[in-house]
Amino acid sequence: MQSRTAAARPGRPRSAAADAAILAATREALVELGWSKLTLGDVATRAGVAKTTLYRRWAGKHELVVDAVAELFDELRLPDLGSLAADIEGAVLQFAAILARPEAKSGLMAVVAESTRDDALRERIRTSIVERQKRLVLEGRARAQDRGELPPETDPAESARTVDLIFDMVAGAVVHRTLVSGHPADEEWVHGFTRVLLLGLGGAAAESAED
Amino acid sequence: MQSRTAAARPGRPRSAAADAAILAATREALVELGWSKLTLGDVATRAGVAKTTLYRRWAGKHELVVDAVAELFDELRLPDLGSLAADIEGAVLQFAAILARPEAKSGLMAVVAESTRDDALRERIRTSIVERQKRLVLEGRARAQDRGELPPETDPAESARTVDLIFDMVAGAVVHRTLVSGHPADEEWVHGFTRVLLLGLGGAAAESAED
Amino acid sequence: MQSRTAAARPGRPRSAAADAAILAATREALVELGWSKLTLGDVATRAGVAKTTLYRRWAGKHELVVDAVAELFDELRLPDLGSLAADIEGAVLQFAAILARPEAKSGLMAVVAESTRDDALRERIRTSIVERQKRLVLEGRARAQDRGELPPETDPAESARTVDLIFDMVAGAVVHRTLVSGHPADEEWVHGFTRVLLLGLGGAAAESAED
Amino acid sequence: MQSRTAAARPGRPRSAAADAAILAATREALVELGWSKLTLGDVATRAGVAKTTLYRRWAGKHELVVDAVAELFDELRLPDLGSLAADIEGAVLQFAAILARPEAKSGLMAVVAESTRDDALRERIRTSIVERQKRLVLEGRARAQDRGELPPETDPAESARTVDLIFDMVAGAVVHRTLVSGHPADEEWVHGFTRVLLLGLGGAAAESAED
DNA sequence: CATTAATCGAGACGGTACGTCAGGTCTTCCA
DNA sequence: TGGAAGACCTGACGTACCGTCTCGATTAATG
Repeated sequence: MQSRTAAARPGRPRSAAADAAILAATREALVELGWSKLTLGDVATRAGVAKTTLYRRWAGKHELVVDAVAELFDELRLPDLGSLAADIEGAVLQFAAILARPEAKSGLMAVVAESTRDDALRERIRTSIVERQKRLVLEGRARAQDRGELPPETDPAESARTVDLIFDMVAGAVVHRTLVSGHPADEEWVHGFTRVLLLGLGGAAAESAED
Repeated sequence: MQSRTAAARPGRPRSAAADAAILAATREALVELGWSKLTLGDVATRAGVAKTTLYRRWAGKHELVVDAVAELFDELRLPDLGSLAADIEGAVLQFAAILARPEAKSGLMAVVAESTRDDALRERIRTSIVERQKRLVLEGRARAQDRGELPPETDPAESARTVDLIFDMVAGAVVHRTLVSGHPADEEWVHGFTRVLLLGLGGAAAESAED
Repeated sequence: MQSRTAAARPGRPRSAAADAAILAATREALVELGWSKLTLGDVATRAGVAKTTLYRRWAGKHELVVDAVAELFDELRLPDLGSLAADIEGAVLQFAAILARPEAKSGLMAVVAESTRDDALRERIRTSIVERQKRLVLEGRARAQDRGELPPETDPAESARTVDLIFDMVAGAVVHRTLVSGHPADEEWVHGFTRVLLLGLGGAAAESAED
Repeated sequence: MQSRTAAARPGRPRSAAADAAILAATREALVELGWSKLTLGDVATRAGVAKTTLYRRWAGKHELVVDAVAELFDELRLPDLGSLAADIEGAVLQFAAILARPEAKSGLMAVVAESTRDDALRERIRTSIVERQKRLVLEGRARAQDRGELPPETDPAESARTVDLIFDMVAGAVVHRTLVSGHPADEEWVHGFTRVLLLGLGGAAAESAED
């Protein structure tokens, strides 16, 4: 996948290739420069594209970076390691690995920061990134139910709340560990974290069942 | 403990009032404009101070905002509500309330984003904000031990790891809930979250004790 | 003769109107503010142009003012008053009149001052202003020769030296009178000065001829 | 000649050494940096003096430089070379030599430029520099009259006008030659210039006498 | 000899302009 | 007709210097 593919064939419309080239260039620039020093002019140059073309497709820096970062998380896969705990650990480790990449953490946090004053942007982030990855939680739960590790759903509302909570806890803890505490979310930490999470969820489910 | 007291240095001393005015102006500007539209020139004007004064004391926008935001979290107090669970819920709610304020979330996330490429900045954030508030966790645990809710410490290293984990989970989850999921971290959510957290920690401690 | 014609270059061409507007604004600002209070930001505003446009075309305040002032001297015309002495008096009076204008004296002296440390600037001044007006001396001499007031040239090198000397004396004396002595270079003064100049040149020519 | 002597005023007297050090530092800075890059802070540092001290004695950059440059011209001496023409040539050469020094030309032209909008400054320049050196013209004329080269004065007003004209022509021509034309005012040029000047003045005097 | 009043150094301060840079828009020409 | 090239306006950047100010510390002449 080279950036020069389009250039090799002059005269052809490159509009399809441009999108991919721009997003790739954006990630490349994020790695090298970080969010704050990334400029759209530079991205355009890297992508071999005019600034005009870039503005024709994205409203601004934030939107562009959301799209560029969102693609990163699509490579997440729920591994099948035999048990719910192991599967979750594997997924969390993958998430941590992506978040350790400079283009992910720098870009993601910046758009989240901006989204605190821009509801449309926050919605875009939620849709393109967060909501999109909830598939992992659902998939994991279904598999655990198949295995008999978890009982089938009874209360759909309660279920949705739990999924949200899991997501907030997993994503939040890994982000905080990686970015703020400054320590890597390595196997040992993920193991400890997952144990607390599952024991907590299990205990809460048991208590609720007693009611 | 400074290397030289203010009186010992020649020349006109720095205005103490200016510092406070600048930090207050920074928070005010964060509320109104958010991080990305905040300009140091504007902050200087609001504080009734020259731009040069501002640059003489802070290296840039990021450092200034770290200090301005750090002060916000100093008002956190661990309430005494009779039980560990209640105390934690109270503290988490307070934390969520601060994080709901625009100057906190906009400023905090922006500096965290920038700190992904600036180790000195990340260290400053950790020291000024995170490390500084670990007092709450320590205070809460001590109180719970007094009440007999928790056993006394045995392994200091394990203890420190647990404090870090708690902090990553609490701060991370509240931040994610507030900023990314876009739902308020209200009493109901905090209650559910705290229950899972405590049950998880308790269970993990029990399992460890069995070893 | 440019390496590329304007039409051959890609991209939006530079606005021709902007150049004229900027130079006019520069002269206007020189009149109102003088050299030292003239700011490029203000010039840009007056010209209805962005500061960046100004910097794209001129390297700095000095270069801009050279160009703005140079245009002033293009309106000099050698009058035909019937005799060499009268023609010179007329031209010197015109020169004095231009130099009496605030934009001319303030700007010209400032760039001359700066040119003492900047050879490129001095060359620019010489080319754009001084050399350009030597046409007056040459034209005057030719006309006097036609009238029979002056003999035809014999030694080109000597001739060039004389032109330079005339220029140094005329320009120097008028500038000094106007700016340093603080008295106007009015008709009476110009008459006296021109008489001394012509008698001196005539005498020197006669002496040389005797050799 | 101050309104009060230093001894008469109570309190610590001003350091006499500071004045000299400041003026010397100013000339030094003019040589190295030129007018436009010269800063009062830098001058103060060079002189080993606080900025405050400098501002207590001079109103600003212009006044300071006028004084610093004025001292340079005090070293002019009218040589006694046996004839009026030779004496003048000698004096003009000395003047040209001083004006060739960077601190003289850079500083002098700058204050002249500024004086076009500041009458007080122009008066200060005239008094401190120009008027002060008219002694040379008067001295030279007196000596020539003693020698019998020139007749004694008859019309004082005409005499003063002639002195002014001489000054404008000499100073103006040397300045223009040195700074604008960019060629040195060397012996050959000075010889030619002086010849024209004296022949012109002599011829004009003869014509006037015929009236 | 203590007082007193102006000096001195140091350096923070409020301003103003600098020259640069990025964001986004526009105009032009070319394929 | 879309796209590259690049000029354009806007507005903030961080720096530099200006001239003023506030300090504590000197430094004579005066009382």
